[in-house]
Amino acid sequence: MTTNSCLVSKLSHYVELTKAESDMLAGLEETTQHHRKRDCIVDRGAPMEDIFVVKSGWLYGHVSSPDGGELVADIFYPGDVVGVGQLAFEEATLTYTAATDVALCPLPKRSLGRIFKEHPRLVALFFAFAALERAAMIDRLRAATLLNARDCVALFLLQVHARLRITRPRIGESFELPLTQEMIGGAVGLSTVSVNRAIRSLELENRIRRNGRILEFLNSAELSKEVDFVDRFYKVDTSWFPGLD
Amino acid sequence: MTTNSCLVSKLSHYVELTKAESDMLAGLEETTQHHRKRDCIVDRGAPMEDIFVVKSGWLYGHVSSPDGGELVADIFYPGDVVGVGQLAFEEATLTYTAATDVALCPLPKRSLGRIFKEHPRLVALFFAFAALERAAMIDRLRAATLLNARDCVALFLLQVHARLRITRPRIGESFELPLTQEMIGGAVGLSTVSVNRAIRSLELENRIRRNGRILEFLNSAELSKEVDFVDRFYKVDTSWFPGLD
DNA sequence: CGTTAGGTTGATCTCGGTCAAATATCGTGG
DNA sequence: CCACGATATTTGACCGAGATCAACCTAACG
Repeated sequence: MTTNSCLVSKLSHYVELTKAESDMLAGLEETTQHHRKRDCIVDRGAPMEDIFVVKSGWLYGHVSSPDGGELVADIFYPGDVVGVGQLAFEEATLTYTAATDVALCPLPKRSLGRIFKEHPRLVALFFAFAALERAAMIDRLRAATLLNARDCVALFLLQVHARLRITRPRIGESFELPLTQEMIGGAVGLSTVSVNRAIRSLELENRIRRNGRILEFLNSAELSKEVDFVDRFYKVDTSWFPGLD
Repeated sequence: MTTNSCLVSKLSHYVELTKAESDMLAGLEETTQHHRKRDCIVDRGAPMEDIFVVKSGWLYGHVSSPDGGELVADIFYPGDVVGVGQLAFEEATLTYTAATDVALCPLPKRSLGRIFKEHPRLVALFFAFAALERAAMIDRLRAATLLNARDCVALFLLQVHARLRITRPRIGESFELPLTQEMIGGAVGLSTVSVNRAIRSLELENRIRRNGRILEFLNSAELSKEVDFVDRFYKVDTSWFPGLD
């Protein structure tokens, strides 16, 4: 079965979906809203009644401290579901902003109850995603506290690449990175200056090559070893999932 | 209904449990295993076939880098479920160690499938917990990258206090903190020396008082404001949860 | 083409890391 | 119950990675 839904292709990477499941998922992407690069999609503190399936483009969730600093808490790629991390809250704890032009399919929180009852296996899969993201976040925390600037940025780039590979298995060693060095700094906890120096030094050491926004790893295996990168996203343990009735 | 299960009292803080739900939960705590302080409970890389309900005591999950640094990824308190963050993995990504003597109730991963099918409302609640923990982790990331040592440690202490309050609503302003300054450092990304200086300076500024392992906040409202602390754990949005049949 | 967001590089300074040594507390066996 | 060794806390001195400030360069886009 062919599909043009990034969500379906992401999930299919991990489990073989039943017809009922894919029909339900397809239904989630009925309406689409578009946002231009730099648009704010949800403001921190605003009631968050929907979650969103990302159809195309990148967006990110962030908080800015009163004293100028900005933290990029997460980055979303096509096929991701934005707002799962907000389910426990009535009001958004993060501001969501488009990093590129994006197309999103909104989906009311209220409609999730039915999914929880009728599609326990998909819920288990989303549960597993939460665990994956948690592990990736621990890796980031490790990077921020234990690694030097160069390794920290290198790890970040490897993580982005790994995320993209889920929905684009044939991505190879290069990809377009539409993030400014300021956003990267916000994500890893470094100033733009340090991010820039880290990137330049990765270039000098022939670990990466850049061409406009295209970034290419020249020796990702070696780099991964240097910074203890583990791809958390490639596989999930589905052995405990509920069966299909 | 009275219970001596920390898990049941934690969950009851958020939703009113049905008889079927509490019976099921009580069943999870049938067998208990005990570990002494400092014992390793699960080793990183070991197959993780169970998750654990914490009956009493504290434990923590951590990774140590080859270069000596140690990251404390999470801390578990009575009523918590250890290993939910490992569900996506066949092998543990963290080492779990007892911070005090602990009593744990193991529960095979394989038995979760049934719960996902039969208790969607509890699954939704655990989903919401995952979101809460995620938010708390973002706060930690913010602390590690944007705050100075004093504020970072202060935020950590406030977070621990907030977690304990869930199962002990009448905890007041003081609590026992059985963590060494080294563990605190591992959790917030500081050296023991800096943790110590931060704690001492909070003491000098009359923000906290210590007596052995007992820690007391002298002005938690003011301190919370200083470090932008938000208690993520007190309330969850249950509006979207599936109904009871 | 001109405006502006973003990238690059140098100089300086600061916070927290590291090393080291003293003190206090815990826990265990005699 | 005490004494001793192991663990944990506290404090000082020094040092370095990365923040900050500032200037300049480049490229995208109307």
